[in-house]
Amino acid sequence: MTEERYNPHSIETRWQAYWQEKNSFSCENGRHKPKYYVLEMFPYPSGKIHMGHVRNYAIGDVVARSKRMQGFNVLHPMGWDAFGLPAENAAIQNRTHPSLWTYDNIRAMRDQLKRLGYSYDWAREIATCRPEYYRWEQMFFLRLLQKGLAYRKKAPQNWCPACHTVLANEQVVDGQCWRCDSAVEQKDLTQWFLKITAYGDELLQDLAALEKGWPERVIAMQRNWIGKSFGASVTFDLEKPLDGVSSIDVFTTRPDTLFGVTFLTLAPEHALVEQLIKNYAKADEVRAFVDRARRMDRLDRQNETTEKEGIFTGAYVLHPFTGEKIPLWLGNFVLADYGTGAVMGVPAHDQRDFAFARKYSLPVRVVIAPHGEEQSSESMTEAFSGEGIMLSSGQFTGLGNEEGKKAVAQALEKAGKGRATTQFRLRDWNISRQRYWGAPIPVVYCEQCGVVPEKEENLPIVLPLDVKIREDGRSPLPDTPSFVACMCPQCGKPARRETDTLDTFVESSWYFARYACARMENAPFDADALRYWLPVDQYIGGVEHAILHLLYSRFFTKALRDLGFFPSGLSEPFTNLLTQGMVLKDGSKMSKSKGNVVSPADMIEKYGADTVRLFCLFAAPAERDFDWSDSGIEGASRFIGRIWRLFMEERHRLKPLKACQATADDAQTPEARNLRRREHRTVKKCSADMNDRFQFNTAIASVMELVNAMYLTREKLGTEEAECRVFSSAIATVLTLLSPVIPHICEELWERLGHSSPLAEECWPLWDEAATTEDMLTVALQVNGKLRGTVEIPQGADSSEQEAAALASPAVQRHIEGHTVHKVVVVPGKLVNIVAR
RNA sequence: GCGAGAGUGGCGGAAUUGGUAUACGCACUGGAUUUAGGAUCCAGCGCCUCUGGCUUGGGGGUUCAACUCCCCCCUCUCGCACCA
Repeated sequence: MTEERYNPHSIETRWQAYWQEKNSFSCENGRHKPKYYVLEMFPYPSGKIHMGHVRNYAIGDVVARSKRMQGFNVLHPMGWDAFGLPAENAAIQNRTHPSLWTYDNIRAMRDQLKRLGYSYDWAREIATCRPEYYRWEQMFFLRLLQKGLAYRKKAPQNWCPACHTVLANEQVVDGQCWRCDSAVEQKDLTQWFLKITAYGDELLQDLAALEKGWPERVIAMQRNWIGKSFGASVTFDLEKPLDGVSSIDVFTTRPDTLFGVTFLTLAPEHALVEQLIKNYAKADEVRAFVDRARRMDRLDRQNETTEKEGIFTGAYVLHPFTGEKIPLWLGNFVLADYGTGAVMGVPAHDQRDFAFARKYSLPVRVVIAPHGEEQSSESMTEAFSGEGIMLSSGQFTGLGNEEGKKAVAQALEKAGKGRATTQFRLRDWNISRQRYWGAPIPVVYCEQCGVVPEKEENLPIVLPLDVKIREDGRSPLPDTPSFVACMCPQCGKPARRETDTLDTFVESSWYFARYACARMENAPFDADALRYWLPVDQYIGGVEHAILHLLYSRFFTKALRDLGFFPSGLSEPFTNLLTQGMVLKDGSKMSKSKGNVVSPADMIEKYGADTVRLFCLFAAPAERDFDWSDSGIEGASRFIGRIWRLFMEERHRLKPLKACQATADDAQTPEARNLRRREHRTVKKCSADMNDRFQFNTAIASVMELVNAMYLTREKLGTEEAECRVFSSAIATVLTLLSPVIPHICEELWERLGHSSPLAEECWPLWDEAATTEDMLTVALQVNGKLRGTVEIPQGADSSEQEAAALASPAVQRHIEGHTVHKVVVVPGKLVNIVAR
């Protein structure tokens, strides 16, 4: 007998065409069903889908499809994070235009996504490089500017020489550019910033609300990044006041050690340095020191092992309580942009200060004693930073140091010399980029009016496409007169347009909201659509965005809420976050240079999309990394073949039943009863794993077990109508449960089973608890905790019957012979443990 | 150093509330079918000194019972790290 062979390509293209034609996955804003918004991080249109995308989107698609079957109105959109540097580099290399390159890539990648059968609502597709998208971002910028949440300042910035642009702090990884790994330099530049620090407290506090839905480590990383510290600011008066400046403020987390201060250290970049040293005999030496520190590589300078170096400025400050003269130093380890750029030096209780003091022979003064034992400042070999009792601290002597922190802060405040305060590690977000392929920042520079925001009615400020791409990689915008030359929106005279563009992370900070009303023309959002769809119920993506994108999006959500664009109760964009693991090959990340790239297109060609999806989901739990295995995907392919053959070989007895439609009456014979029981058990297990726990690997394994059982049962099962119904119902269950994972073959076989409406529109099956119970239960028998055998007891036997059956078992008898039974533990239906000595 | 996660067969991994450790898959072995097969179906498959004993990184503890709970230690992965 020749069976029709499984041909994934014809099946898959057929159903993909069907979905497209019927608009199967478009969704309406509305309230007739509970909503569910599942979103995967949108890709950068590099031109090719890689295995990481396939896995990410396969996970999202299973969630989307299974939630639809569970009766939710599911929003599952896709789009393109389309601005960014690679387009410019590729344009230079391939002598094309970033715009052409980007749109070509989008077309190619959209085709590949469609070839994988993902259930997106393509009508909501967005591309961030389109003016219809970024015009709203320009509007947000203007509103943020109005509110003081966007501002311009000159400061040392992270500069990537290879990318010819600045980077935000979050985009510098180990002193290197996050994108190209070049060493980042420091450059003084005037740049646009978003005041993310204004939301520091809220960003930190609201992490608590995410604890249920986000991975702990992502929350920990964000908490770490925000880095709130509690302490005090302390004002030290200058011994000799400067023009208009009579004191220097420091921030400390240890106000309790204030009496141990023996020096103050300023960052070499501190604004007062030049004034302080003006009349100092060794001013030139200090200037040379400052020069050296500033030139030093950021990575080296921030390295903990780098030698701490400093130099005396010749100036002194006065202790706020004792009035003692304290020398003012500069130190290469002091950060200019944290706190006030000045720290108090307490060598006895801070390891850094200790090393510094020893190096430059500065005094060490012990003011905290660990539980009464005194330490001598001469013999100390390292700082003591633990808890203790304050000593030599004036009125505070004798206090516990925790208590002392509060007391000192209060006394400082009373004396007008400081107060309790907090500091954040988080810095404001530099959003200026000296690049072409991005959204223009909508401001102009006017000789008369200065920095002038564009008028909202002039938006969008369209990025000109007719520019000459420069070979050296620099932005062509400053050399494009038609763009630069403009009218001042305020006075109407000729002015110069800002040529920096927005960091592309700005686009991805709000795209999830735009999907709710992607085609809206006269406003960024439809308030009703946002209220209905947001927040995103399930967000899925790589953990590499734990800080960058996820922090920026959280910030934007709060800022847009306060600007009135987002619903007032909406503070967090993503309720649940799944960070999927990487797809590796031979133990390491796939990369062209290692030559270990597995191409999704090749795999689809060889096995079909269903097999590729199945393997990505079955190989490992979603959040874990997994190693691509050639024999692994063979196994996935084999399983799909097994379903196909089972169906084809048994089709003569298949009836158009739905999942779990065979009744208890249909299951008369022991084999039929058994198969129906396994069917219902599978539905129970698979539902929990796929829908509630997102454990797709075990969900799939449970269906594999059912398929294996069907292979073994089919010979024993007769051809009576009732038995055929039981078998058909089980087949329908297999197809229904797997349809979110391998939708094409399931739709195909569903149709061949005789159904006229698609499987995607079916409800998720419900199991009958009564059908899952066994007639006979296998009870484990233990003697002193060791397994000695099993015994079968009828379902519903009570504890004493179970105990009796256990004691009567020969296996148990053999082991308790000659011993006294002390205790019998009975776990009903599961186990009997006999304690005998 | 700080924070988070992980450690189970030859391999990827199961075990949801403390109750038969190793589900499912891969690899391997054998059988059936076949002209043949790298296709398919069936079976076997933790380790050992094998009528028994041992086994979830190591060591202790709680318990009738521990992969699971508690304490100590080891190893690996990721993130942060001169933030005063």
